[in-house]
Amino acid sequence: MAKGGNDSKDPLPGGGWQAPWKELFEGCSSEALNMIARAKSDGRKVRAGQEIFGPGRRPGGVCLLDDGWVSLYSLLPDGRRQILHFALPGAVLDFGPVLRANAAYGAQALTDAVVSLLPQEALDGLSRSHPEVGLRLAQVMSSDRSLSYDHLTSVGRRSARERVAHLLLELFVRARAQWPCHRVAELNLPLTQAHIGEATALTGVHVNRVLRELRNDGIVGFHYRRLTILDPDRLIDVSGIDPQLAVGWGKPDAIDE
Amino acid sequence: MAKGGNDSKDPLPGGGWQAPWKELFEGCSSEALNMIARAKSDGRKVRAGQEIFGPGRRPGGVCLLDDGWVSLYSLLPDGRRQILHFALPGAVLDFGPVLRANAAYGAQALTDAVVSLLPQEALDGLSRSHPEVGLRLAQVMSSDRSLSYDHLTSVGRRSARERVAHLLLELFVRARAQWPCHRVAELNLPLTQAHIGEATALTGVHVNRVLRELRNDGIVGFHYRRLTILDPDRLIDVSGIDPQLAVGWGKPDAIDE
DNA sequence: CGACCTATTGAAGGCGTTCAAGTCCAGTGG
DNA sequence: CCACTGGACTTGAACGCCTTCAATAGGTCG
Repeated sequence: MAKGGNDSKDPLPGGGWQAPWKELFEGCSSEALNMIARAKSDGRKVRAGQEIFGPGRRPGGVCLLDDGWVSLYSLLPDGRRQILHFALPGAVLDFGPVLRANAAYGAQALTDAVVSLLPQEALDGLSRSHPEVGLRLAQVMSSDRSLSYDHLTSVGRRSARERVAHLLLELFVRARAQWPCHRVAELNLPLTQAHIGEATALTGVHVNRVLRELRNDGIVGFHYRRLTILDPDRLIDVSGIDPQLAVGWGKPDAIDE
Repeated sequence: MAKGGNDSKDPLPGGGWQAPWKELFEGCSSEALNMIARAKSDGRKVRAGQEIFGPGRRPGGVCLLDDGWVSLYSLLPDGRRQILHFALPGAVLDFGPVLRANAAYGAQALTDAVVSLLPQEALDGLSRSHPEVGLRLAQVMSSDRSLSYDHLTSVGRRSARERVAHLLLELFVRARAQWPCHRVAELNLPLTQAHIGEATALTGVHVNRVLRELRNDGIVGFHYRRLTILDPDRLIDVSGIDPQLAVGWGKPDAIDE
């Protein structure tokens, strides 16, 4: 298993590792899960930094992230780069059959990662015999859409300080939901400040300045890939999240217990 | 039928009007379409400017846009507003069952509009008897995700000039795909410059300046809700779209024939 | 004709960028 | 153990795109 967001990679003491794609298809019948297990390709191992698929090149089928961190990004002709999403295990990196192939994005591994492919035909057959699979995928895609809307709001309307705070909080909450064993307010993120800049549409230089401020203010620290939540309440405040909504977000009110 | 993006609202001379949600479920069996027609609520009429659902308030089920233009937007606690998407007839405004309710967005009618609701239970049953429906919805949600990624790239990395050009081109292409009867390089958009600003994360004032530039340069004009493509090739160029990708986008190379 | 929204244009200011030095840290090989 | 090396981080100063504030013109509908 690749180096994930936390230190002990094995939540289940018995060594049993819950395959992330089973969480993805949570709620589907065990028979369906078996069919998926048979239909999906064996995990392709990718080294940290490697490209999984390039902008424009679509793998044929549903591309699943089995392990590791991956960034989805888009590239403008002149080289400008925008990180669209930090994908965690269980994410759908690409959903093959696109209607009008408008946006073309690529996927790059941030850590050593494992990806697998569920071919188009397999998905069609699977969906016929187990209809809940298709609906579940629609839910997941809808959830991704919402998260993307959230990023768009951040990049469009929030200040640099708010953007960085918001991203760190989001990553913290998502990573903790993925690996719930750790309760401490610390986390290893496989990111550089430049990555944060590419995701928030800021320069690495400015991200650095903002991080210094946030650390000096005792809100959140990020030093050499280690994230530390110093003051959860003020972090939520700075992030510009409606406190009411923070609950649905998985408000980290118990992170330092 | 509400005032749409073009002047003659009735593409089919016989008066037959293809219900947009049938395009949404394109590829599904006619039996499935009949079931959908029965299950979905009668279209609720909404006046221009009215709110369809507010940020946070989710309608229970799949919310479909039957007619008119609608903007999806998010609202920050202090009132800052970001338009996330301009929805056209056939769009899924909201896909009820969300996993982790992260982003909360609202929907507001730009023109008089008609929306209907496909209740959760109906969707579950429908998906069981007609599995292609779930998969189709997953495709549509995935396509929405891609489009949102495209907007994120625009707001994050493109200059004001590029952003405005890109948005106008996108709206032109999407509207023309929706109402293919018109071949002229003109289109009525039910938008103000302030709307364009809220979508591109610019002030209305600056949008105005950019529009003047683009008009003076003979690239694209937008005056009192009427969009005119003056130079398609240079518009594509300014938009910062990879020309190769513009093809998949539905390159408007025949707009002035 | 008057009220109101939308569009237009100018001037000043700010947030983040760009450019350019540095410093810190981990890994490598002597 | 220590010098060497390269990537990531840090900090300062000047610049620029876009914002903000403010005032005017234009178009539409009662």
